Amino acid sequence: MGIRIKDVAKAANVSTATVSRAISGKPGVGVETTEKIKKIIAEMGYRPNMSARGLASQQTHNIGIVSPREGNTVLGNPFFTRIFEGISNVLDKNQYNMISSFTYQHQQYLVENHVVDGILLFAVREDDSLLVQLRESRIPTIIVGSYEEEDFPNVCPDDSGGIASAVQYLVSKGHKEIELVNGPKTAFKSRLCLEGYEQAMKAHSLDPHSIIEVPEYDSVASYNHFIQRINDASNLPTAIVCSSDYLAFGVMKAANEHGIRIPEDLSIIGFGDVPFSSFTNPTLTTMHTNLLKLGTTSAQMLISKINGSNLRKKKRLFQMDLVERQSVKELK
Amino acid sequence: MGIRIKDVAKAANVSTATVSRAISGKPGVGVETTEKIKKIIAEMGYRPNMSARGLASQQTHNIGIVSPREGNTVLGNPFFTRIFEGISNVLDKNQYNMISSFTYQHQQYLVENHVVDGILLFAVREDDSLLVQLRESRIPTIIVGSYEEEDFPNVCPDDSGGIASAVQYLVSKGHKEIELVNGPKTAFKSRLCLEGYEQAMKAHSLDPHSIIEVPEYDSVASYNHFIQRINDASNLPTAIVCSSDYLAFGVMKAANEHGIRIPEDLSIIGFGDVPFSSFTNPTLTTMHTNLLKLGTTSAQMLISKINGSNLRKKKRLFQMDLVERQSVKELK
DNA sequence: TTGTATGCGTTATCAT
DNA sequence: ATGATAACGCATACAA
Repeated sequence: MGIRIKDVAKAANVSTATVSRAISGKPGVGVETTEKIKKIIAEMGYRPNMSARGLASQQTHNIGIVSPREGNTVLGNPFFTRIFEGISNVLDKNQYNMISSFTYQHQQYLVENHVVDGILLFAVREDDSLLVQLRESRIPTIIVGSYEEEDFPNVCPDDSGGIASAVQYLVSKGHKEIELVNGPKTAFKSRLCLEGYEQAMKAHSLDPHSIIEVPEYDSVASYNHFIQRINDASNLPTAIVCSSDYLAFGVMKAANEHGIRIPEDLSIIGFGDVPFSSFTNPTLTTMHTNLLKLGTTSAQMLISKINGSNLRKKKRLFQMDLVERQSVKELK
Repeated sequence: MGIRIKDVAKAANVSTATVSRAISGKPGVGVETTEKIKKIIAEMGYRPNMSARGLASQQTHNIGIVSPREGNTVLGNPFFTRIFEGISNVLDKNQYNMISSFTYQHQQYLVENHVVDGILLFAVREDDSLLVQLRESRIPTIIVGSYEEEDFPNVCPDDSGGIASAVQYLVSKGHKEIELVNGPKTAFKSRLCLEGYEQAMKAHSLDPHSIIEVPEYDSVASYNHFIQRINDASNLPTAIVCSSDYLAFGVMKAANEHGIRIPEDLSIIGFGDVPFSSFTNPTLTTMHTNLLKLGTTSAQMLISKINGSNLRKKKRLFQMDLVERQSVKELK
């Protein structure tokens, strides 16, 4: 095929060992020699074969970015893609490739073959079979996003605290009837959000309102469920907390179509601060966290783990902060 | 380290060659033997080493998904991520990994090493240095998304035709003053959209209005530019065509803040049919194309090219269709 | 249908 | 500082 390290060595009148050392920057090779070799590499257009390198060094230099959820649930969601950005940055610095895996089929392939050095697992739910396979395997894994167990290191937003802050804010604006629009209970995130909601309500001596459980973190589903909510009962609350901006978008659309004005008739607060939140009408008040940092942190943790570190902190929680916009009205 | 093909062979009382054949499903292995081997593999938890396999077979089984744009420009954009879904599906079926590359640094690494068998190049612009590197390299490459040159196979939406259809639709609704909000001219897409706009206007004997060139395909930039447009001159057109839904979102927000009602005072039509288009207020009329199919097509083309096929069709154009929603009003 | 032996391109060990 | 050479784990051409 192409041109090998052997060819470079021959052209430079040195051994393959020297070339290898020069490339990897390992000590034990003269400055002059190094320069000569680099020059020849450029001239000949030599491109190291990563398979061979991987075989010899017993590393793949690949990190798996995997989510058992449907591709679009993750890929189409700025919440995750923003995290990916952070990950991408530290992976690059450490010479790792990012292998995306969003289908069941590929994930099986990943678990059944030596193709990655470690895995960053996203949007996992407790009934995901991949979770048990990963536990059995010896593949270093970090779970990114809401998680409750202690078996894997985990970095995630403080869902519970975030929702509590949202409720707290609503209360400070005079609201007492506060309802939660949540995702499916199978998601760790939903359970944590529910927890935060209930605790916060209790802390303010308020009765938890009915909770709407949308089967997916999706605007369309949320829209449908909220329309049903409007039709089923007329006693709407004065405010709604959503465990995701996407859920909020659906609620806003449903409300709008039924002549329910936001925030005049109904206050609403989102969760996640997706870019689009500033482009709804009215703009959406929501909870924000540093996703980029969350991404870099998780990647760094994984790399540490791959390198044998024992990760003193198994869990990293990212605080959520309020972003005040137009969707919440002060109750007189 | 782990357990190798040799160990499996020993346990099964066969040769490594037989095990190898059994795994890859190559002909020449008895049914019984195959079953025995598969069982032992499962029992022992043997995981083939992909580096070794790649080295021996001279393939990496990796496909690079690369874009010279900032990570979020691509990742945060449903337009691209929807395409990724399609790609992901056919890559899986063909046992390929998807390596994402959204930073300059990693792309250099990709070009300077044998790490992928082929590349799917996104959102490229003519001044991207990667383009010339790729031309010099022998890496099979397909360009996905708007492109004008003939040097690489290319699959993309029919930007020019799409914009023309949008203008045509506006005209059919009685509009004569139609303005284009476009992306930066450095993007192939913008140039094609401009082309479609000018042709369509001419075809209807209409004067091309002033064109707003937003320096990035971004809602915030679009918002800022349209506010300036409103302040600079008072003669707003009756309708606006945007070359991206995101651009449209910015325009809608700016209009809304200035008391310009959509569609009563100003009709607007987007481009791309991003999921969020159905959640704006009013919902956005826009141009749609089958992104999933676009993705599968490009992946299939790349695989064909990798396998030595000579791709009879160098260019694949995807038709764009109108999705009628609420942002365009009929002029009496 | 199955086994033997060699090569894939690098890294790493041990010399020098 | 540099060289010779043995792994690394698998696929495959050739034999049997």
